[in-house]
Amino acid sequence: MTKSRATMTQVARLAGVSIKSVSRVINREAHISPRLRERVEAAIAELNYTPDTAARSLAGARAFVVGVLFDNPSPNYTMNIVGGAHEACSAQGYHLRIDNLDSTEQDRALADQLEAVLSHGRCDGFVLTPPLTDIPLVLDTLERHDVRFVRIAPVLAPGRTPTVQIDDFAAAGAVAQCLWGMGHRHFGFVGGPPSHGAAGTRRAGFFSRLKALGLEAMPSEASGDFSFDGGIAAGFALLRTATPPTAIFAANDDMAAGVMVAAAQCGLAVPRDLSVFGFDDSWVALSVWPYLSTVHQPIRAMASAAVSLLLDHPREALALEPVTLDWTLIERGSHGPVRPER
Amino acid sequence: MTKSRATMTQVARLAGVSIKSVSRVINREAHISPRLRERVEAAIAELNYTPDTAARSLAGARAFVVGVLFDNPSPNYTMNIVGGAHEACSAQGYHLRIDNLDSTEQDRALADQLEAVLSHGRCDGFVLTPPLTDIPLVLDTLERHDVRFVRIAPVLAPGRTPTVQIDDFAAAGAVAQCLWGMGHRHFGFVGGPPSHGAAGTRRAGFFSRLKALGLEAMPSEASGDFSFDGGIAAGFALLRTATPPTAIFAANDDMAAGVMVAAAQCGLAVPRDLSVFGFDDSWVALSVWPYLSTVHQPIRAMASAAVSLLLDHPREALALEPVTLDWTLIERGSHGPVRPER
DNA sequence: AATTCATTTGGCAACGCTGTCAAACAATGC
DNA sequence: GCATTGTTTGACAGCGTTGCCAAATGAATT
Repeated sequence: MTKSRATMTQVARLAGVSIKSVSRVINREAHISPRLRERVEAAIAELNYTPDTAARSLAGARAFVVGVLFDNPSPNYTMNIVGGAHEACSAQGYHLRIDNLDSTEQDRALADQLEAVLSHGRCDGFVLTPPLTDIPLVLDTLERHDVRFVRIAPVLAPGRTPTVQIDDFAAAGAVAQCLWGMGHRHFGFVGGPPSHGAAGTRRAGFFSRLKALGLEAMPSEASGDFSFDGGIAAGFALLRTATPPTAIFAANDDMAAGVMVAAAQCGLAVPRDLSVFGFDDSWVALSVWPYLSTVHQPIRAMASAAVSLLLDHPREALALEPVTLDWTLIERGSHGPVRPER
Repeated sequence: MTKSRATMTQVARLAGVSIKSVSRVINREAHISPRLRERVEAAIAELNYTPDTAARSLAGARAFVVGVLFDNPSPNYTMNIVGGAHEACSAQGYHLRIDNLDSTEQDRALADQLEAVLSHGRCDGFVLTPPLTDIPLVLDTLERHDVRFVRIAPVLAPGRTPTVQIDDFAAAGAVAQCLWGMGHRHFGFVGGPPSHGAAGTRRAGFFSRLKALGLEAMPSEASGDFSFDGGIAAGFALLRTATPPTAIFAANDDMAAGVMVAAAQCGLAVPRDLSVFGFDDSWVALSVWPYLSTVHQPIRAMASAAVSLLLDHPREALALEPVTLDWTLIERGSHGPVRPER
């Protein structure tokens, strides 16, 4: 980028105003006459001027950097978060920083990792993704350093910090409803690791709705650790019983894909012999056959909203009321009506 | 990050030297006495000083930003690229910029997208990923703007720019060798879109080795567009013939996963009735059952190397000799010895 | 008409660092 | 011993922007 870029001084000269006024227009400050604004905007357009981030950051209080902190093994999830956050950032001329923490570390080590992140460079705020959102040590450390942050889909201490989420409880309820409506009465549930709180919420929503619908024998359960492998194992555990379920709901798509493998191994055809539902609508949902029925979580939009929350509000005015985005039930090929009892 | 960070002036005062000397130590400039360096480094450590990127960028020629340009539908691939590039960047205190182009656009529109990217902010260089690496317009535009860039796995005009790659030809040959050694004599190949040049190289390497091994009837072929869907369709095309192949090599993992679906639909068990090989060792390779045999491409390392190439060499000294990283044949469960002819 | 107050604009000193140039110092050759 | 060269250090002026304060302008009140 050798090509010399226009500077504020040049814009000011062309518009016949002071550079301070140009600055005001750019920052949308109050008390600018329409006439001045027009002149400046014309000059900006003519010179194709873009403010220099480095200079803005040096002179002002903002760093023009927001960070995403994650510790999520799924590249699909992470990529969507990064993509969404990046979109929101670059729309406002901010840089995105990515930091991978290892939450399985000891407390002490985790704290050190965080300190390292914080001392690495200035940052206007962070976006936290699960399971980091629910680790008290992380929240405490961030708050102690007086750092702004938004949590995505936290379970712990809702209302403690600004939050972006979906209604996992209701979404899981919708899955139960859908399956129930197709005649299923024998259910299985594959849960996630305890560290991932949302898995618990999804379980609660699923069970609660089934109960409300009048189900007596609660679903059999197996834990799958949110992984494909875990899903296979959980699938076997659920399927190799005297009265196997006719429908299995897994708390994420990877495990649901694993359940489908287990079903195939057991000689069960999906969806004829077994209905499978996932959660997330991640990449893997379209990499299995039949395509996985699942709950679409607008992950990109959530990350984007989290960044906007950080950027659009003055330092103190971060709303604590959670921003709740919509989920969608995606009915693809992995579920269907229950077969008549043989 | 309200906590006030140490500045160069403070370090200089503590070490009893001028700020310029501190600057010299930080930038590893020549002509610094060991004594001075030690004193400064001690002071830096004591104050936990980190140079301010914004100030460095404003004062100096570097922007401390490198960009990744991509247009790749696979989040796995992209995430690895971004991860690797980010790693290399943050190790040197650089920011990473991500820009998604749409290479299916008209030339004019593509050029506009590029111009927008270039005028968006200063940048010390770009990393290009396929298929952008092989679009002459992109290369021309970047060169015309006098922008440094490194291409990852290009096919077009090797040697024109700095490049990081693997030896696709040899890797595909190794797949052929492996399959041949297990007794296979009837092969199928699933190719990628013409825009993705590496698919062609993989095909050439596969065919060439088979020929060298003495195969007479060249493999049947089908095109799969690098997608799961395309792989399913190609799998059917290959399998539903009078003399179906006993081994299929797909130019990427997504298509290979699709081939496995087609095989299952045709009542063929993998690897008993059909051996399947993929390429990339992406996330999907471990999301199918049996796990996919494939060629591991060190994508993170490649991106990381690309950034290092950009950062470690002075403006003019980018080596044009391609950096070639190692691939690995990953033999998992989707291939095996051919069944005796029935 | 004079006074007060709010609105709109400008001047200028930072912000933390690097580039340029020059000064101080040490080593070498005659 | 003095000029010459090379090495090591420091002084200082920006880089492009924002924050603070003051000045100019206009409107409203007495």
